[in-house]
Amino acid sequence: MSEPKRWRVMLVDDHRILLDGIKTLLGSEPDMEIVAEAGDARMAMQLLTYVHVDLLVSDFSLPDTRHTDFLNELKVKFPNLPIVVLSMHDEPEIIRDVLNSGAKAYVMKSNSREELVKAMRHVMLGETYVSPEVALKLMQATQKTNSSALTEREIEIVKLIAKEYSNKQIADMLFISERTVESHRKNIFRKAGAHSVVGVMKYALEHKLL
Amino acid sequence: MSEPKRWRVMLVDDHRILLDGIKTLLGSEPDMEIVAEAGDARMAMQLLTYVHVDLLVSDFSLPDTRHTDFLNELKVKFPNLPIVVLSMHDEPEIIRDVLNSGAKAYVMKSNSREELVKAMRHVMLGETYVSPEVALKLMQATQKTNSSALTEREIEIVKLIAKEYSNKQIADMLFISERTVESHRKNIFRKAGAHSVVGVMKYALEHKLL
DNA sequence: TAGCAAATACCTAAAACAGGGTATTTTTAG
DNA sequence: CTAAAAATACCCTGTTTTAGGTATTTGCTA
Repeated sequence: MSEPKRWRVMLVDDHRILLDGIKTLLGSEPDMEIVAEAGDARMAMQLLTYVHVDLLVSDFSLPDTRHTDFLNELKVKFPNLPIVVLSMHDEPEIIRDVLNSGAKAYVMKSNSREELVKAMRHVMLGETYVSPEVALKLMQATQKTNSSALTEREIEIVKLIAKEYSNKQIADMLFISERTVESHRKNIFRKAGAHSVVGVMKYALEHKLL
Repeated sequence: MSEPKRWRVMLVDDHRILLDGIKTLLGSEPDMEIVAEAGDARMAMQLLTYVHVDLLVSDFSLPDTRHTDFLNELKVKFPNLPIVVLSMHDEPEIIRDVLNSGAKAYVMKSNSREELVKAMRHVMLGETYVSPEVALKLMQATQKTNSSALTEREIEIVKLIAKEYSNKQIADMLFISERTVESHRKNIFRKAGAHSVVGVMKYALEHKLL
């Protein structure tokens, strides 16, 4: 009988239990073969230099790197390696970041094993894939005209407020008058619907300005 | 040949892939049998009312409840059901919360499958169990005299400050004088080493007071 | 090039806050 | 029962912030 083509897969996840689980799960798929495992980005990069891998399935959050850093490094060193990202986050910003950083598929950990396998097969066919839940989240996000209405300068000032600088200090470091800072501040308050710095901070956190 | 006693296990985790993985993993253990699965606390509680379960293995974070709420509810309704908590968090406060809320074991998702199985067996023998990593974290924590130095009342006031209430408003809602609020506030600032509300907010976030 | 958004700057006045105290009552723990 | 810790309350003073304006300059774009 003819040997079926088996894709050589590398798994990256710092949660051993999940990693073991996925390995066992994929063991029953005839066209997949786990040839490498890593618990963090460093180990993954090292293994990739001497193990031939057709497909990489990686956790979104790794202990030793920020997600997009890892993806960007991979894009540079192994531009043809397709990547499926497994994540527990469903925030549109994160999903977008991941896909923009070169991942070919985004699957939630709350999805079924079938979704993961489906994503892997799609990716091996050169297609990108996001699970239905993820697609939904992305759709919803495009609806609301997000992005805070704050201008660049205002965001700059919000960041300085978050660092506990007073109006006077901010004025000094931006080489503008204290009056100007007050004006910006006033506009920030209005736009954020805040009545105290705390409100501005909440707004900044919600809109990921910090 | 004699039937070996198999423990009837229920798995609770909202990440299907992990759940499927663990199920497959435990499939090879001769003394464990997965008899129920749930993706959230509600479903778990329902299933427990009519499925006989010897041991519950639950994710720490579930979509529909705060961890300790679920554990407390279990303690009331099923006081004799031993629980192994699987978690990705290694913060001592969380570990302590979980164990204080009645869980018999705490295992990290980054631990090996053997750890999970070991924890389950220990628990079935009536013992408590934490994986070596977890034990280490707990040890380290007892060293530093942690817990914010803030008193109950001060924490209460920090929370109100975070909700953007002014001293006057806080005074009104706590039925104390504005002077008193100012005093508390002053002490909070001193203890937190802050020089503005933003500093207090950062302190509060770091010490998980909000 | 006319128009608009953004950034700049100033004025005023009330309110809130920060920081320095001190002092009394209530609670807690030894 | 007593000492310490916490909660309560007030005083004072100067500073900062908030909130309401108006106005000029700059840079982009239709």
